[in-house]
Amino acid sequence: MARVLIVEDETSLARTIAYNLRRQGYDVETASDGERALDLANATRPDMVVLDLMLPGMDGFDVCRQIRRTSAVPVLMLTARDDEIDRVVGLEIGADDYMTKPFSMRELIARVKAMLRRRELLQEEIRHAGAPARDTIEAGELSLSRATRQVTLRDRPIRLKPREFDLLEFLMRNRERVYSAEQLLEHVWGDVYTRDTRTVPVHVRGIRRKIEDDPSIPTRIETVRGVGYRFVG
Amino acid sequence: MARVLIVEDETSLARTIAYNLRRQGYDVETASDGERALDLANATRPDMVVLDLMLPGMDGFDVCRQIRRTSAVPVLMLTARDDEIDRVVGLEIGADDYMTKPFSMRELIARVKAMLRRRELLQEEIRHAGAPARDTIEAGELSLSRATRQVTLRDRPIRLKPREFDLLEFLMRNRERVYSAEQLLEHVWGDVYTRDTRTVPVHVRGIRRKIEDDPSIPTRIETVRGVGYRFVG
DNA sequence: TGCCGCCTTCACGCTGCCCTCACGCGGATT
DNA sequence: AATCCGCGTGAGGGCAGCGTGAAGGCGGCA
Repeated sequence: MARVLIVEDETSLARTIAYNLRRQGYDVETASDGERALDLANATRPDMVVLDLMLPGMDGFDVCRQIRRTSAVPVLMLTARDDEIDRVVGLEIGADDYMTKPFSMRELIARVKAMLRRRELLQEEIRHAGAPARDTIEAGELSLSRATRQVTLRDRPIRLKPREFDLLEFLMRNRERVYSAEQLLEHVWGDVYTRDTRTVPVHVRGIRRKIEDDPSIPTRIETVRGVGYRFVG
Repeated sequence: MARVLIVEDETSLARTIAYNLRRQGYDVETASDGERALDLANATRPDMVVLDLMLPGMDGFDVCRQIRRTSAVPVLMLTARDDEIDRVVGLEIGADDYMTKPFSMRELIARVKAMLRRRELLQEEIRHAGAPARDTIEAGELSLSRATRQVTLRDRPIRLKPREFDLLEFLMRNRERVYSAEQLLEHVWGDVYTRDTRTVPVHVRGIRRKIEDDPSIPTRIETVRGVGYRFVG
């Protein structure tokens, strides 16, 4: 189960939080000042940090900044007043979420869970999307090489336009998975806003013309009606 | 549907934006200066704000700051020039996104949608942060994967229509529980009002035809007479 | 400067899906 | 036993979503 580091100088509050998170099955460490927090963060490499803004000595901002130097661990920041400046600065230096005291334990637990889950999903995505970034991807008679940017079908080279190559590479790297036009814009084009989703099928057609035996009956890039496209192989 | 507040002094632009957002089903209010904007923000509690930086009297920064005093509503800021300073300051005082004029209506709509959706996802996540939303769901000989949108029965792929897939996924994710047609409309269709509840059994039949050994004696999607349907497995 | 290739957008047509409606059966109710 | 009501079922109209051809714009290169 995930490890959570609590940095909070009010010991009774720290204990309450720790108790509640432990009941949820988390592994909890606590620190009551900035120095101990950084030591523990280094030693135990927690999966997330709950960090009070007001601390004796080094304040929460500094702790957050220091942690961020070596780690991308999610930070949930706690503060006493809903101070506008604090909020903005907190999020800017890399806190991922923010709660003002007083708060309910249920809400705290919900947010901790949400953050850990988000992180898990992200890792899952990275695992898939980055799938052992191998250079060449094979799929039956089709082969694609990232380094040479070459695609071959039955050992014969295929000429793809740049966008077509990127799109095909993404789909092949994540074979079987279905992606909507919007998701493809995001992952392949890197821009969801300024482009029309209808652009995607045009590029798909470009690829199909070249890699499908009968482009009107595609077998490699499949259309999933109402959802998007997927590479099968 | 969500409420959007537009703060823009060029009335023709304001009208254009309002028109386009209304067409998307949003509830739109407009204000042409800072004071009116703050009044409206307090009165109508919008779900997001589209805010021009250059305004007569109080400028956009001030408006944003004031709004932020009482609310965490997402703010999309508009500005005439792509001024780096403006951009940084804008995001610092709590604007959540940023667009420079001129922009396309499509882009504006896309950004508004994205911001509202992000907010919804966050709330949803916090609400039931317990369910790790696994990708594949197994139930005896039946298996369903969200990412690939594939369903297999005894390892043989089953072809479901989009709605059928969504409906089956929902029922499998909440197995044993009984849902009325109305509840299914709400959760799967996301719309209880404009649709006839008699639509549901039609889709259930579509699924049964494909996943039941004898569709006339369903064993996986069970009808609970007078109540609704449930998935057993 | 002119040419060329790529990207994107747009309009059009078709396919297949979704929803509705009407009918009939069978369990439930009295 | 008679009636009602809920649900299964078949069929069809409307329409959304996708494939496709074409054209404009932009940047690179000669």
